[in-house]
Amino acid sequence: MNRHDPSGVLKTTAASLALVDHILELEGATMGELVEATDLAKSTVHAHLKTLAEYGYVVNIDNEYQLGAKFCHLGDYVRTRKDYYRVAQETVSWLDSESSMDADFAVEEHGRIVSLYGDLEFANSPRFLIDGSPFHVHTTCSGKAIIAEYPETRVREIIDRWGLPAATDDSITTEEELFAELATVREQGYAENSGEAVEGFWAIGKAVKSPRGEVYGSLNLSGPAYVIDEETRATQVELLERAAERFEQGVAELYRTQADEANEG
Amino acid sequence: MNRHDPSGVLKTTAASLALVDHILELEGATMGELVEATDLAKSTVHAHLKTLAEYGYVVNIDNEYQLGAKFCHLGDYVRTRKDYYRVAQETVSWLDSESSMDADFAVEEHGRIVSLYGDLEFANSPRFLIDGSPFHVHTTCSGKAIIAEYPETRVREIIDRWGLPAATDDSITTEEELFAELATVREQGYAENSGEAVEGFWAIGKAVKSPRGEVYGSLNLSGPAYVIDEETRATQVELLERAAERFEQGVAELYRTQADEANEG
DNA sequence: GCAGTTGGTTCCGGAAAGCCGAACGTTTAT
DNA sequence: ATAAACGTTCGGCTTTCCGGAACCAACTGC
Repeated sequence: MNRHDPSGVLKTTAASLALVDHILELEGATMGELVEATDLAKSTVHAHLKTLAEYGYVVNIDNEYQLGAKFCHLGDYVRTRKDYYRVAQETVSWLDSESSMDADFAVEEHGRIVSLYGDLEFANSPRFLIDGSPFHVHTTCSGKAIIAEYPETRVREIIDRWGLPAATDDSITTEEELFAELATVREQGYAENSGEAVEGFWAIGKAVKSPRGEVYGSLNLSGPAYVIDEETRATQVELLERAAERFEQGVAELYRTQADEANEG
Repeated sequence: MNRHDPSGVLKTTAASLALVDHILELEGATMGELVEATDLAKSTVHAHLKTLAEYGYVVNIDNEYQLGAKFCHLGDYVRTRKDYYRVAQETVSWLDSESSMDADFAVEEHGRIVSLYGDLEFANSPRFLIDGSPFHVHTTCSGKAIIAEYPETRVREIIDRWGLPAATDDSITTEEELFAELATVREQGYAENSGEAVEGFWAIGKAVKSPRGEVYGSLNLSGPAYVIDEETRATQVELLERAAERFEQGVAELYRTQADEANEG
């Protein structure tokens, strides 16, 4: 558990939420396992689980605690909250159909990367998670693409907060490497990963921005590294860049029609 | 807030989770609004929000607190957890393409109905929610289809817990009505809703079960009521029944291949 | 420029609430 | 039948949370 600075956080709530993280990490856990994982008394864990269950966040099936369907519900709400997410979804499915690789759209939040659309089976598999949280910015091409657009201070805040732990042997682990990499990303207009997040996987990502320059997130393509030769590589990069254009045009159009409607009303 | 029996639940965690529900209900809220909604001190709300933010459950953008992308992440995990969910997803997209109406798959958890696959825009819209929770079993056709398969004691537990609040003027509100309706559902093999969940909407749902008779959830079709005449109605019911068969065959096949793999290994 | 508002943040003392430990009920396995 | 593991309840010690007030920053309208 690499929890930052716990000043001012409510310990009770934090303990409950940590249990959720543990259940995710263990992909379902019995009470004994949770007692083991948290170093709390059995009765305490029980109270937390009861509370979480009361609100639908965990369920107990066959002596195993699992995350509840309420997360689907809340997740869907979050996904449809921002109007441009719909554009992202359309772009991802276009990109996915055009490309031979897997497409997804990811955003940065609190210094971590969450994949919103795409092959969720892979992108959100607990196998690749660290302490129940989504990916780090420095190990994913989405993350690199996004923070390459951020001011240096904000990048430093993020690595201050989460550190630069390695996901594979090829991961970036020092500030110098990271900032050098971000310069490269800015120069070539997209980010690239060769096994830095997942062994044997190759991926590219490109940040998409609003007309005012705010970063929405990153469009990505990923797949097994062995299929990538110089030619397919160039094709995929071109596809990705076309997808980014589609997205930004889609968002611009969205805002135009919204402005029109506002003027009419 | 219709929270059952709060014996043994941790008040601090409960307060934090209630805040999440409030943010969902208000579709994003400022601290002032949350203080208003919860009757807690500003400093207290602040502490809760800080804790939730620390774990990625809420974010603050432009003086407004919103649910975090972590819910997408956790939601995706829950969705892909059960192996038969993939079958459900395939069935829903088949049903959706065959039918002129909207298809979805819903499950019951803790006495409430959550839609897992389908047009999430509609099914999970906060407009139709009560105290931040998913639908009630007695107002949705999914709910009726599912609990029609349950023993009476379990049905009574659920209505004991959540009551029978009306969603529209046509909602079921008494135990007698409900049990009579469930008998009808069992008789005709599917459940039907005419504006009982959402004004002006018509829907049908059919429970799908494992070979051993456990209820997985319910496949549903829904749409505006005015397009439904006797003929389309019959077609939709037939489609739904074919979809249920497809699902149950799909699951049976899944378990067969799993058993084969286990025997080989 | 200033007073008023709204959103967010910090600090401290009193009081409430969570944490622990132990004991009991229940189911599963040996 | 015995044991082990999971889940549940209860009461006391003490931790920690809640509330209030005061403080900063940003924005609004006069």
